[in-house]
Amino acid sequence: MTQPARRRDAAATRAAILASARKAFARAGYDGVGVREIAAGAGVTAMLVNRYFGSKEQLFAEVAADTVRDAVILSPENLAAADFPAALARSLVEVTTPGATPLDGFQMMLRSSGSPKAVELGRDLIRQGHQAALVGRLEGPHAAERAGIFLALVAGLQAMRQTLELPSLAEADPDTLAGLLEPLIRVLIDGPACPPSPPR
Amino acid sequence: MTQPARRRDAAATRAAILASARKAFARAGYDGVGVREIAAGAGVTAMLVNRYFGSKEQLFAEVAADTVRDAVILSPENLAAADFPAALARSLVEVTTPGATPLDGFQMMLRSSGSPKAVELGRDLIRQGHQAALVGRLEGPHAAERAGIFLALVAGLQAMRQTLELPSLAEADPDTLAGLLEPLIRVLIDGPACPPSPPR
DNA sequence: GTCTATAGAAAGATAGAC
DNA sequence: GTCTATCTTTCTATAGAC
Repeated sequence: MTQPARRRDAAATRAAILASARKAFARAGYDGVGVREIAAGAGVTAMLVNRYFGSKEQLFAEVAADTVRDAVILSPENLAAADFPAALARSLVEVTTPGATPLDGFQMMLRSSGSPKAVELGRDLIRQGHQAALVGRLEGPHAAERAGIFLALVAGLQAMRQTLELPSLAEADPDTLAGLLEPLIRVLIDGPACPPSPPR
Repeated sequence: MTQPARRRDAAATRAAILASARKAFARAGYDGVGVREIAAGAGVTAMLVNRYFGSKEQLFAEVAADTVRDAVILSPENLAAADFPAALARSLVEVTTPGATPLDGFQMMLRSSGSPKAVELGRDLIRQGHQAALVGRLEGPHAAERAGIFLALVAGLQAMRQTLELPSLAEADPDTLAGLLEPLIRVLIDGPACPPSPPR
């Protein structure tokens, strides 16, 4: 008779470690959290983390890859929206709300930007993930640069609203922010021409 | 007869430590660099760092305050420029060039964003320094929010061009980037109205 | 004013029992 | 499959000599 497979479930343990690591890395960055702490958050010991993932670095890589897989701003819904810039502005404000967690991938990378290993990993993931998705949706010249600027805007808002919690942005009215961001994003997506929609 | 005051110059040693720390923190963030390394960069031992600054944390605070004092984007010249948005766009591209160091204050804060102490310090410095300077130059409603969004754009471009070195932005043509950023910044500074310059 | 030497804590990773 | 216990390294900070 083997174990009841409740306290000894490899898949569940692995998932618990991943979830705990994602939360911890997003909160404190790669250097700011120890393997012991991640393990405690998953209800296991530090040794199991290394047993399942080999090292802290490999664990970080696996978590980072997971976060890129589920995009929240450049989601399929938003990419197919009729008014693309408006959808982006709305999502951007929503997911960078202080205390919100859907954009924990960016949060994790920002807070880990002091670690060369984390940076190198993040560069490849963002380029092949988010940037490629956005470039495919853009028309006109300099698509790669414009996509990069949009990603910079996402990272910057994340940094100022959630990481640094600059009061003017962190405590701002969401509708006001979206209203200010929408024309910016529209220029970036559709080009700097005069808005073609209003009758005049 | 006292010492020739060459190998034993308190002010020079202090300045050397500050310079070394600024360089090191900007490169690797608060957690990514040790006191030993900073000391070695200044040609002294780790002990002197703590003797002069009390702790690594206080040293970081002093360096951070220094970086805010010399603003490079929101400089007096740019704040007085005839075409303010264009001046901002040009400066923004220039100081976020990969390898450039003038914006090392932002770089330092970004790379240290995993450390709660560094974040708290940076929030106050940026609000009382950069944001206050920009708000004083803005007209119209929501000045604080618009200033915050501009700072987010600065932080995001810094993050993507210098910290993460995303190829589409890091290797982009400076004039192209400035040309893409200028209309964005113009909307942010002057409002979303139709550009008044073209004859029709 | 600056050094060598070290204390004391915490990190990542591993050995071996059950 | 999971644990306790430990190895090794690295860190900040301090004590005391010169």
